[in-house]
Amino acid sequence: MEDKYAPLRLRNQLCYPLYLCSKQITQLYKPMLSELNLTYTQYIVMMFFWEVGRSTEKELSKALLIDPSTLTPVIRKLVEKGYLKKERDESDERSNKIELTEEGSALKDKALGIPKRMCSCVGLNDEEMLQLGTLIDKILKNIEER
Amino acid sequence: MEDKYAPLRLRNQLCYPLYLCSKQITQLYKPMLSELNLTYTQYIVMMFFWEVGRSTEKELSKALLIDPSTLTPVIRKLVEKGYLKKERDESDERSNKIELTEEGSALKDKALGIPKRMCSCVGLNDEEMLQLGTLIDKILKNIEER
DNA sequence: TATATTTAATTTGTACACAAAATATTTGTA
DNA sequence: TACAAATATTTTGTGTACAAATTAAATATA
Repeated sequence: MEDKYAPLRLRNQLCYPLYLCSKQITQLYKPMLSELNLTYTQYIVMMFFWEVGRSTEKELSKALLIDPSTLTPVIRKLVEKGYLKKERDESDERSNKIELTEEGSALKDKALGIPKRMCSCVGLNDEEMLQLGTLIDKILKNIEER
Repeated sequence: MEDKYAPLRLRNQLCYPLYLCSKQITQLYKPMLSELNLTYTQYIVMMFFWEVGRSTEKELSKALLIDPSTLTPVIRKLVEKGYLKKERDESDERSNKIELTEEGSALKDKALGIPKRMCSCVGLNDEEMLQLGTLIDKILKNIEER
């Protein structure tokens, strides 16, 4: 006797575990990031600036796939914390130039240990990490191409 | 020449793709779920009730790992929409009995096509889905055991 | 060159998401 | 049986997250 509702069961779907996993990982970061006075989203934004140095909100939004209207208050917080500075672009007064402050730049060294600590919490070996990365990238690519 | 900052690069980490993937999938659900007048979180809650019929907020919170203070307004919305009903438990006046309404129950059939449509958007084959499920479960288990 | 269109950022509104505090009820204990 | 501790839920506060509307500036076009 088939159960036509089987596909609707939570344990038969991937979306929920995936969503849960992302939430739980964010929770794991909390104590580590509070040492740096950052939230998870703020940490993501800081990692972007540690890589590229300076940017506009538009570029940032495009790179991270975070909505501009989400970024505005995140950037404001990071400016208030003294990690970023923001000024009008003189050549195009619509956009802002955002860049690291001295303090924001220095934070990079304090963050250095976090990725490894996170990996050990997640508890996958190198091969599994690679496998997961491949699958996630595949999904992201498929979604992007729609 | 080694770059000691390499682990901090966004593309060298899994947490961000995972977070992105979860967000993008939620976005994919939006048009499908708006046909049912549900948000993603509301859909998760409805799936729980389609499986178990009735529950308390505490049980729901424990099963879905969503904070009770998040659930309170979600439940309220679903009651307002006429999909759930909520009443005091007479044997323990602290807790509520929450259950499907006729309408909420009927919604299950309308939702029946969603999992398959989602799978096709995500675009993984059966083996890849299985692999991903295994990896996610492993992470969730590792995090839980900490 | 005046005006329409586009663009970058912000604001407003709705909906999670969780921590911490508050409320109301029940259970454990002196 | 009073009173402390525990429990279920709700409220408050902060921080995402995105859609839609708004603002201000730049660009395109008649």
